[in-house]
Amino acid sequence: MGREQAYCTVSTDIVVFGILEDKLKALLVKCDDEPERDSWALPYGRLESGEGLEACAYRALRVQAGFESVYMEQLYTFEERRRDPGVHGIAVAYYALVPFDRLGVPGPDTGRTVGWFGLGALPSMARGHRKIAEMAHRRLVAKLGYSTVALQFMPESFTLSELQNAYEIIQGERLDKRNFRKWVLALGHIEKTGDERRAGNCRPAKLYRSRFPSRLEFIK
Amino acid sequence: MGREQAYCTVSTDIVVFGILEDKLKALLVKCDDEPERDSWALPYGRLESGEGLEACAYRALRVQAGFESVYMEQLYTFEERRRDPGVHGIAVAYYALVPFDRLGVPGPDTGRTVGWFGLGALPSMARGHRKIAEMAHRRLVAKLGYSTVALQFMPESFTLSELQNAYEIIQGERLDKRNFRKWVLALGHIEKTGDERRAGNCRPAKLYRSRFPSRLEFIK
DNA sequence: CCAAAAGTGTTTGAGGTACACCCATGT
DNA sequence: ACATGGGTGTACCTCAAACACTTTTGG
Repeated sequence: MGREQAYCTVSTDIVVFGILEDKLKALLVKCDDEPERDSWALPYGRLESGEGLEACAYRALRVQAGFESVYMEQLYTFEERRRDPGVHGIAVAYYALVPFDRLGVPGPDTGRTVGWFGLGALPSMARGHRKIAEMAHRRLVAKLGYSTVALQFMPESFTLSELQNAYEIIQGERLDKRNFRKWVLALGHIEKTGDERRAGNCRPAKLYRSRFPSRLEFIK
Repeated sequence: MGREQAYCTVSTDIVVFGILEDKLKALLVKCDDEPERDSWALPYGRLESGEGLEACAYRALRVQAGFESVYMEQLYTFEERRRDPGVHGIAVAYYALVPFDRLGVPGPDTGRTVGWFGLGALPSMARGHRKIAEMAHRRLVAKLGYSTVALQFMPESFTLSELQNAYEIIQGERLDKRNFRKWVLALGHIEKTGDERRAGNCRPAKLYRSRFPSRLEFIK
């Protein structure tokens, strides 16, 4: 105990957020090895030698969740108390945001059993992953208020209604259409593409794109 | 390369902020072992077996910087590329805020050579510590805007002028006295102690205390 | 009575909030 | 012609910003 330097295993845990069925959800995978077989967990990857932390996180995202090149950001670093005392585990948590046009139904094509769970309805999860998911959720909600995170849920081009919808779902309250548009356009982070999208029996919607894709801007 | 799981050494690096001589400064220590002997670095601690991450950070703060029970928060986790490829180092960075009444001059009483450096005037530092200090600085400035961090620089009781001074120094601009007072009092995070402090040839200042000491509140 | 910091109100402008109707399209 | 979501303007209110003088103390 104490004195001698600890050697640790390091893993990255990813909270993958997506907007499905008008709900904010996180993607979980079924554990496939003991001792937690068949319980749900966040997608994760063990850090391999020579590998960078972020590379490890992106690998986990790709291999276990089936997503590539989506926005990802480091969340927090936790320690995992292991059965074997003296061998520490360090878990660096990230969260990732998947644009809604890339959420395949019934799910991404990995070899794993995956499921999307609403943030009010998370199942019990291995290794304290639930509190990680909840922390990521709080962070996401907070960031809505002072950054352009919400744009990361949008495809390359999107309508203002779709964007407003994302805001409403994430912060859980209805917004006034006119005020939302005035506000978001005044911010100057999005611009018209010039195209429109026809969808159903209604007037076509103008399309917008982010001016600074894959970059988070601070607002106000 | 790849495949086999990496074992890592873990350390915590602490960015200790203090307000001295009307400047925001960070405390650095002289490295006392090779190969970086005599270059400046952030206070840091190697994680020992059985030790928690935060405990490790507090130990580093106590042993190397000489401070205890100050506000500390995790900042970010970095990887340290080492000379020996295959042995990863993970550095979990924290930042700490020291109330101005506890900044002994000429410095805290540890066995180490320490120095306070203004954030515009950081020396070159070992192991990429400079970018860590700068990230901590950005985070601190950002948090001023949406939380009560500034209170962590205050002693148990303080005057409104002292608090205003901290804001001015951290965000580097003068504030209007009346507007500042209206704003900070309306937030409701501080309250009068009932006492005053006489200092020099001037009217005594009313003292205030934090309502939620050692807790960060979000504002607006 | 002078120096030094503490303390205190009012006016103005910007931006956020509330609110209801017409438009373009497909069926 | 009707159903569906897309799109637009105005009045009000709240809060942030600008701004100058009086008060209390010690020397």
